[in-house]
Amino acid sequence: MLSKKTRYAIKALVILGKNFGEAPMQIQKIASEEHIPKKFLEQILLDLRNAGLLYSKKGAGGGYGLVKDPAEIFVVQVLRLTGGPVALLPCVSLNFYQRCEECSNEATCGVRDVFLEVRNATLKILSETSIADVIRREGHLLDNYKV
Amino acid sequence: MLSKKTRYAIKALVILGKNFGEAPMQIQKIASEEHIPKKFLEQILLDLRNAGLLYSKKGAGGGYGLVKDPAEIFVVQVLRLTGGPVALLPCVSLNFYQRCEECSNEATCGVRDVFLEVRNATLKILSETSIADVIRREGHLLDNYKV
DNA sequence: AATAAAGTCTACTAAATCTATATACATTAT
DNA sequence: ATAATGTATATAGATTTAGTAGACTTTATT
Repeated sequence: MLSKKTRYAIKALVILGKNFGEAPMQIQKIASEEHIPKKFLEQILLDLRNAGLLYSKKGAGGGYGLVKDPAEIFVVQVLRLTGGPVALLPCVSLNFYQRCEECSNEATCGVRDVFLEVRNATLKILSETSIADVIRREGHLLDNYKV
Repeated sequence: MLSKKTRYAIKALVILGKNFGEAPMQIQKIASEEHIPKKFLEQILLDLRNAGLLYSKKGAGGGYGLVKDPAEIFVVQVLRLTGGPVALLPCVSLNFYQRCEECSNEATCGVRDVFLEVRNATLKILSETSIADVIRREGHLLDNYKV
């Protein structure tokens, strides 16, 4: 399961993606629109900013905005920045690799092999899906929902 | 990430799968071969037994064995029995569904839509892969490893 | 210059969950 | 009778997660 931190981060990027090109948006506004605790969101946005995904502006009229086009930010990046491993086993994680202590030979572990396949499938989707795609999907769902 | 409980459960089933058709195998043996803490493994095997996957035999010469052929036990079942959700978001989980409190409309949530796709991909693999397949994969890996 | 509106940074805490251990008990083979 | 095994429940320690608090910095506006 993704942590709430990761979930909130994705949702914040989506709302900032919709706002791309316009004036920066305040934490408070994002928090209330997406029902995210404000102080928690502050930390998350700070992380995303320090990672270079967001710019910020202090003082009155300040806020946050995307540095890049939402089409160039991929969901997998957000997972990784917020500490959410893509893999279901530490031994198949590219960015959070850890040996399974109980495993005697990783190279011949059948369990690992299965979860390597799972990771690849997941990774393919998440590394091909951008924030812009998420917004687009929302649009499609909304269309169908109305009908 | 899968919990250790889930990992240990899969590994135990794999070793019991290799032993299928023979005399029951002792907890102690499984624990030491797979480097799993014995008391922890006891609880896990008990769960798997109560779920109907294993039979047990008490007393001297007792132990655990698979009730069904390893080809009929699928990895996804083990995840579910040991509380490891397949989905990365509670709102796309089939067996551990929970609404995302922060979400105003699940039906039109783009984030959910992406992780629904991820879940389907994961589910496909895990529900098509049996314990027997895991054992088979191990064989293939071992062959390649030797070469 | 003063004030208010924003973001920044660090520390802390409460709750939940995970991992493991302990202990007493029940059953069965020899 | 005894030893070898599984059964069951409780508990403890460690870790992680989610959220809160508070003091600080920067900037726009008046």
